[in-house]
Amino acid sequence: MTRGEIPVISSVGTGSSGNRRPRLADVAAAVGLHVSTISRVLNGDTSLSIRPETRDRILATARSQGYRPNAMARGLKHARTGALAMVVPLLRNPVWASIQRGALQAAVEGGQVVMILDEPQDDVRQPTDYQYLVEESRADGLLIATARRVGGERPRTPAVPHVYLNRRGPRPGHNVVMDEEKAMQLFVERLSELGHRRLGVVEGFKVIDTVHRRVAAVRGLCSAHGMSVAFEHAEDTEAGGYEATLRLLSRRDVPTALGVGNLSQVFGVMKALREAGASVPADMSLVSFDEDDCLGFLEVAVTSVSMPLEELGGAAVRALIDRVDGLSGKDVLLSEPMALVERESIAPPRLSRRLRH
Amino acid sequence: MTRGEIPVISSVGTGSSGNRRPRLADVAAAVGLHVSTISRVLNGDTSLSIRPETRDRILATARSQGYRPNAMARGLKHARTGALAMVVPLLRNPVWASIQRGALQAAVEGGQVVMILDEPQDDVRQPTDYQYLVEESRADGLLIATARRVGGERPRTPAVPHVYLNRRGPRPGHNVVMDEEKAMQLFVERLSELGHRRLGVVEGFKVIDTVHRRVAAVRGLCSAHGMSVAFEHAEDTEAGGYEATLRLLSRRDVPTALGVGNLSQVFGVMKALREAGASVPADMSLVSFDEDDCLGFLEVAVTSVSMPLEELGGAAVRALIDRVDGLSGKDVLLSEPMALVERESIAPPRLSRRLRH
DNA sequence: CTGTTAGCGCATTCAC
DNA sequence: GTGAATGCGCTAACAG
Repeated sequence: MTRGEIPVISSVGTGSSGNRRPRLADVAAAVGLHVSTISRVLNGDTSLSIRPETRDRILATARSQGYRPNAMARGLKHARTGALAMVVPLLRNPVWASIQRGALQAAVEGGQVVMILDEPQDDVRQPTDYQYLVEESRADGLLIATARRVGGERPRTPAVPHVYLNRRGPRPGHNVVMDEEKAMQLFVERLSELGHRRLGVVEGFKVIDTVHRRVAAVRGLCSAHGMSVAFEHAEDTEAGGYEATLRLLSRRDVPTALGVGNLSQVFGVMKALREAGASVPADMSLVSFDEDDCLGFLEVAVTSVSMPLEELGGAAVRALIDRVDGLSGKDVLLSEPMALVERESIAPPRLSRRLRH
Repeated sequence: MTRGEIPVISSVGTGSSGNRRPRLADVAAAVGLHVSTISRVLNGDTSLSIRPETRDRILATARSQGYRPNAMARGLKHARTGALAMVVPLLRNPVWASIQRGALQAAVEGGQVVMILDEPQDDVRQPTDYQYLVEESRADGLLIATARRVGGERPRTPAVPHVYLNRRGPRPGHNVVMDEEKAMQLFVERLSELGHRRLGVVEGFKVIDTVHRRVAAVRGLCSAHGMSVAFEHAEDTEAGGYEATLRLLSRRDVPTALGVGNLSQVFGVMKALREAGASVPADMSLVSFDEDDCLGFLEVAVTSVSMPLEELGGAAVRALIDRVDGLSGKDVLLSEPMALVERESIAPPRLSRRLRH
């Protein structure tokens, strides 16, 4: 194995000579005090009484040497890494960017770093397959954001601190999710108001937890509002949305309004409608369950439900930090901020229009 | 501070009782041998002669105890963390998903983990602002993928192992980029073939390295092919693309074909063209420099240049691992695979069409 | 007010 | 064939 010796161009501020990173001992030697004193001063130990000038001298030389505490040594001592691992499905869907942003932000505030791992779509693993990261002391806990529930085997709870993010795991108290029910309510009630009676929903597969919850919510809401609803499940891709829409359009009772589970599918849905000669919103109203700026720039600007994505990421990190600290957590449900972003793609259905005129 | 004691539900395979993670010492105690022997066996030390049955006994008990080497302790010993830090602009642009995927894949193969950090768009930092991660021994090296070059101050090279990814840094030998020149060649030459003589390019701002290189390449190629070209720079957003297009359309010599720097801008460009009554490709040909599946599903399927994104991520990680190992690196230029994905959005310009008929 | 000591978990050099 | 000793860099309990 090669020596880890890197020829470092010593930059401004690196007072000490040599190319090794300064240790506590180097600072101690320079100041002429013991390592432990330096450690306590640098960590702001309040139970330590030290004369201000010494304190300042320590702080000054530490700074001038460019001293940085070694996270591994400190971690070894504390049995804490100061890092969290986040397992995400590396989808193209931009919602993950928002979730990651919220998570990273909260991590910084909690003094943690986040390492992100992707779960290849073609190799769905058990959440327990990632606990090695904690077992190897690479991370203190797991943020599990993989969308897909593994079918077949009974899901197992990781034996390490963890939080499920945007999906629910097998045990309560570990889940941070958004209020999909409320989101569906915004969708269904608005279309009900507009006079729609037959809804269609294009979604991913039911093994995905959010899909599961949305379907249940829409079903309940529709029956409460005297509406019928047809579901079509397909891949979270443009092609998936396209095919699902074709199936919906070939039904005897074609819906007058469509809800679409994610942004990629929206593109497929719109293509299918276009080809079928169904104009939006005259022949078909359309609502995306993913909000994205690009929706406002499409041929017909698409209405969407905006979800608290950054909040989700942030809340999950905070919940995980609590668990790592040994606190027993509660499930978190995020309802705010959530809104229907109304654009051009919804309108009363043809029939009720005619009746009005 | 709370104790790090987490009530662990001991799962199958965790032979040892108690809720602490097994150390080398635990395995040693169980087998009745010394820690150092266990260490050598587990690390496959070839210079060690040991009778196979003892070896097997060690391996078996280590497995049954669920032993995992502690990355911090090992790292402390080796002065290596086994982690790389990747700083990305957390843009919505899906190209980052591909780059991340390639990087994570290569990291796994190199026995490294990657932690991803985002650079907030509203707080552009120097690349040197991230070297604290290496200085604190949280990572062995830096993958710097921030798009924006900081204006004003002279850029400084981080004093730690690092690689610039999809942009060039101040020093040679640290850069892993894609062959933007070749990409531009695919664009310009195809349109030249089709008979276009006036190109327009909508791009991000020139402080972004890729933009800089693309502009230079297109300029050269156009003059070589006797074509004129107009550039418009704007934010990497839908609104940016929209406004840039309006400016291009208001010129006296409106281009007959447009190249667009990124996916978000494409949506804005298309909206502007739609509103101006310019049909694609009849009145205006269109090429995106970001490839994405959704382009094939738009009102007019958009032609694009497909770039080696995963390869970029992978190559960057490998280059960084080399640097961490003390090897002096070379700049890497990725040219393969690269292709023009032809869809419906390009055609001969109106004028040459008329001439043909 | 400051120094001493011990140990976190592991790998390695030397001794037996 | 195997064990003992040492130290990576840091913190914390205990002395003085």
